[in-house]
Amino acid sequence: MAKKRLPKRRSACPLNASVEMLGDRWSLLIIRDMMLLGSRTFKEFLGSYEGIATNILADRLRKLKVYGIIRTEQDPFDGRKLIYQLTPKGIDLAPVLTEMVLWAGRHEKTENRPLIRLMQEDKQKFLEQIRQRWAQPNPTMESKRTTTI
Amino acid sequence: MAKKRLPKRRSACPLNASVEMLGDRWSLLIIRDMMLLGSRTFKEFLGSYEGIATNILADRLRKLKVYGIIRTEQDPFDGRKLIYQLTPKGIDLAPVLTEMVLWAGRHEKTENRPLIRLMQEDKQKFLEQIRQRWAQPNPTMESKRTTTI
DNA sequence: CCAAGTAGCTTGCAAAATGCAAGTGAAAAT
DNA sequence: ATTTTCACTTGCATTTTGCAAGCTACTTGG
Repeated sequence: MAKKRLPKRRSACPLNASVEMLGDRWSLLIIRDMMLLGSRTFKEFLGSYEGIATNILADRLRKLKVYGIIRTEQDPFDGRKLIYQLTPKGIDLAPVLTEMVLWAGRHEKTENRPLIRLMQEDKQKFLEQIRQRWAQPNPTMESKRTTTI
Repeated sequence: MAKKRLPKRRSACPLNASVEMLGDRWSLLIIRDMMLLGSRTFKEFLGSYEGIATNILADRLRKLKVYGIIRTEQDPFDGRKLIYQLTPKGIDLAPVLTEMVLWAGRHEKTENRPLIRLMQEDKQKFLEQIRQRWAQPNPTMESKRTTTI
C-alpha cells in the first residue's frame, strides 16, 4: 500500500491548514474519543455513539497518521491489535476541542454538562490533566471517567 | 423556498454539535473572513483566496443563518446587496478560531506569522478587539488590517 | 429612460466523498 | 481444529462538492 501523499493546500492561511486536516464530520470526534475516553483501538472507535462506518474510520485514521496527529504501534500481547495514540501534535489539539465544547455548551442544547462545567471552571487545570495523562508513552486511562462524553 | 429544517443530531455531545455545524471545509473560513477581514457581502466572500464556488457559498451562508451564527439585512444604499453579519453566537466563535490558528501555527508551515504572533502574545487582547469591533450593530472595519490573513 | 453592468443567487451535470453491507486474512480463543 | 475476534477492504448506492452557465432584480452611465 502506497503511503498517502499530502495534497497541496488551497492556501497558506493557518486556519485553512487546520480546516483541511480537521474539517470534516469525524476527525475531531476520533480525537475526542482518544483524549477523553482513552479509546485506542479500531474497535473502540467503532463503539462510539455517533456510529462511524468502518471504511470511513480506516480512512480518517490513515489521514490523521499522515498528518502526524496520531501514531500506531502493535499491541505486544495481541498480534491482531493496533494501538492508536496521540502524538504531541495531537495532544496539542486539546485547547481546540475545549473551545468547541465550550462554544456548543454556551449556545446549544447539549448533554454532558459535567464536562462543560469542568472545562469552564478551570480550563487550565483541565488541559493540564489531558497533557499529564498523555505524557507517558502508554497513557493509562484509569482515572479517565471523571466525566463521560 | 421552504425554510431549511435542522436535521436531527447524531448525538447530544457538545463537540458533536460543533462538528455538525462547523465541520466542513468552508464554514470556518467564511467566519474567518467576517471576523478578520470584515467581509460582509456574497461577493467579498467569493473573493477570498481559497476560491469557494457560488453554490457552496450560498448553501453555507444559508446553513450558518439557520444555526444562528450569522444574520442578514438589506443594504440601505443598494437594493441588490445583502449584508451578512455575525450574531453574538458567531462572534463567540473567536476563541475556537484562535486556537485553531495557534495550533496550525505551532505545527504546520503556514504564512501570516504576524496574526499568529498577535494571538500568541496576547490572546485576551486579541479576543477583546474582535468583540469590540463587532459590538456595534454595523461593525466598522477601518482598523481591520492590523494584520492580513 | 434605456442599455449595460453588477449582486446574489440557482441549475445542470460530472466527479468525489460518504454510508452501508458484506467480505477477507491473520491471530487468538475455545 | 473450529470458531471468534480484530482490523480492515471491496462493491455499490446515495449524497456532497465543484465547475460552468444561466437568471432575476437592481443600479449605473450615457
